[in-house]
Amino acid sequence: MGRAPCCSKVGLHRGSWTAREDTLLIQYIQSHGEGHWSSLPKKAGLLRCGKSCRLRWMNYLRPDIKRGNITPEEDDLIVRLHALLGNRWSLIAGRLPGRTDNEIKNYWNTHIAKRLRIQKTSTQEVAPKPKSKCVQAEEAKKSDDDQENIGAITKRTKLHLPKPTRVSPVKTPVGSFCDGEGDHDAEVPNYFHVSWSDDMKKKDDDCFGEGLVWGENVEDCYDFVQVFDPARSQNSEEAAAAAERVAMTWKICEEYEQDIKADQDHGQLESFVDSLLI
DNA sequence: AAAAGTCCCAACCGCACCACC
DNA sequence: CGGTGGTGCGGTTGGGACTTT
Repeated sequence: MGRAPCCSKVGLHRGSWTAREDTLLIQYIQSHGEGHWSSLPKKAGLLRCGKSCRLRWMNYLRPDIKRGNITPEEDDLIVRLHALLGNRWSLIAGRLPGRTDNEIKNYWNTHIAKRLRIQKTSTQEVAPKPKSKCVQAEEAKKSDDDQENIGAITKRTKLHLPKPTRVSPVKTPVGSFCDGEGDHDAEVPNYFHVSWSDDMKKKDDDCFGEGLVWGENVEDCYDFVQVFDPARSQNSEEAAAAAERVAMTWKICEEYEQDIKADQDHGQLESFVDSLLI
């Protein structure tokens, strides 16, 4: 079924990218922008398929990618968002500025999944580390979900949720979420053709200011609109559950934001103290 | 020092969805 | 309305790096 894999074309390079290939790709995208991946390799002088070029750019070469170790705060956020969203790595990545879905997926599979397996097999006698308010509330009513997620690690199930129609091909660059900056207007296209509920609209306005949307990815926004919009829900229970999940995700993101701010404040305090000591 | 085992992650693959004709 | 090409996503894998024996 389906067409042959694009990378099977004779003469195309596969495997690791060379520095020269990286340079060619970067130079081309810098001067022509992203998109049109299928024709990009030829125009850029690369013997790669478009898919490979896109992947290399998205996961490795983009200037806004944050490389390096996942911080404990990010780790915590990944775990909590995964409990809500499942293996929807692109959505989770959308909440972690500068991280790619591939990186988070790898991190989950190599670190967190292993850790959860160990936790699952070990006794629960070990005193748990202090948990945030949000986690406590979440765990109180989501123990069943946790079991499902642990199960999903060993039994890889493919999750295909229906996706709403895209209205804009433009995607915003990955940036900090909920940072209160007012200049997002210029970057954020008009994503929505559906209406927000009053609560969500208020939340949106509280966070970004009037007229700004929540989320850096089109799909991100759509997914949350979709699960929240009662008109799209099959029944009242589903709608209530969806609304509850959205609310929980908001709490998680807010806590994460507060953690970051606290760290920044702490850093500023430390630097201030250091300056006094010099 | 070297062979064997394990870990990690960049890259590939297959599939689904959308836009366009 | 169906076919086709483009794009994006999640699952999987190959091989280099690292650790253990």
